Amino acid sequence: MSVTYELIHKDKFTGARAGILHTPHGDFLTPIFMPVGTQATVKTLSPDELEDLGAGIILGNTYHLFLRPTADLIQRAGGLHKFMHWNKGILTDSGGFQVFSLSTIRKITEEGVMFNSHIDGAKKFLSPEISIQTQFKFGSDISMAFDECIPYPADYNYTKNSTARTHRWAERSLNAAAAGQAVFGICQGGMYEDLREESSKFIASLDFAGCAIGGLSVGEPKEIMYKMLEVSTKFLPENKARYLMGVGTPDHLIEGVMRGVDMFDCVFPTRVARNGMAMVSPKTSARGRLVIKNAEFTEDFTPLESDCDCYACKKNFTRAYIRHLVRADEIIGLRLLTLHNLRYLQRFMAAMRQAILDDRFNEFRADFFGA
RNA sequence: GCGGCUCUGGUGAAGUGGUUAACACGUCGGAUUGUGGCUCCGAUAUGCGUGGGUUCGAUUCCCACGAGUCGCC
Repeated sequence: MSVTYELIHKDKFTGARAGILHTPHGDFLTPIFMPVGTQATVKTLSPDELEDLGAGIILGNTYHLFLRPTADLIQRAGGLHKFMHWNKGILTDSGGFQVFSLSTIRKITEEGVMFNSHIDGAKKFLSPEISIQTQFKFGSDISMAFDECIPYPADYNYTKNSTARTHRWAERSLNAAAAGQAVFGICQGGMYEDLREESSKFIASLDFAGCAIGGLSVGEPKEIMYKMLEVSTKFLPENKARYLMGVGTPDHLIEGVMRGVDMFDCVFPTRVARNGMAMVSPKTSARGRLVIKNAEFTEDFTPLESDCDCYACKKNFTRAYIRHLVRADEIIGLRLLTLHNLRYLQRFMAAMRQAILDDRFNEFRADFFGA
């Protein structure tokens, strides 16, 4: 198997795990946060900047790249790594999520999903086989199985049927994989404990390189999400990486890690950066965020965070300056916030890992939540 | 000097003799979780150039004054 997980240490008092993910493009310390680079770029940043801030694996998107510039073109370019000039890890989402979130018109059948491109409306088709083959053409280090991300709320029968189909698609995804292609399976089950358990057990039983937990953080109350997360991780194998898809915010990352999750991805840090928000520690701001456009920063000539080593803070770009840039719609403002937010999460993940190694994850968590 | 026209929030502007003066931008807040640099949601004129008058009631009608603008001498 080209991608493997090595468990280094498990926190003595929680389910938190510190490990190493081995991939064709390097070994990466877990728990890890993967910045999202949907269209073969983490918006606003160059690969060098990404590497400098400590990113190890980034997430690319089958749906978007499949439509434009197409998998064949990327293959002719020499693969996604070469095409976008990124030599570290790339995990690609299967496209299942976007078929449901971006396309207004689609039809699900046992075979796959017929949908209209959000770019030009053209009729397109994605199936487990097509998705896996597409990800192979990209040369992704980790390919994701094709699944349906069930919306919230969803009734029991719909959830049960959809999850069962996702399971059949999981087997087909695995069967479609080329030799050496690492594929992660995805658990679903909606917000029903029995279906979550069943899905988790099923995905765990297949020969995937890792297991993902999907369908969470889709609008449900956090108590429900944490409960589902617990049920899902409980039945996943210890010797494979667990990946919680689409999460998240610092509080969710902590809760995920505590329940034994190793990998995360989320648009949050990069998207909110482009909307003028800086993620900061609760010590810097009780809310854990600075809405940099707010008037309170008009004449604030301090950096976003005094103890941050990101490019923006290290060079002492001030809050007042970044506020001005964002208000004036200047690109560098988005870039500085993106650099900061991603660096913030890198340091955050590293701090969690150290806490696990020291068997003091509970203290880390309590400290974060201000207990 | 004479004549015409116009004066509504930070800005551009709708509008009506009768409860809360459209809308847009800006400003001030908020949202954002397997990415549309997209977007969405709140708040924001106790007052309609100033002073009188008519009227049960005037931002709306009338008069005077002021300011701006155009034209003529």
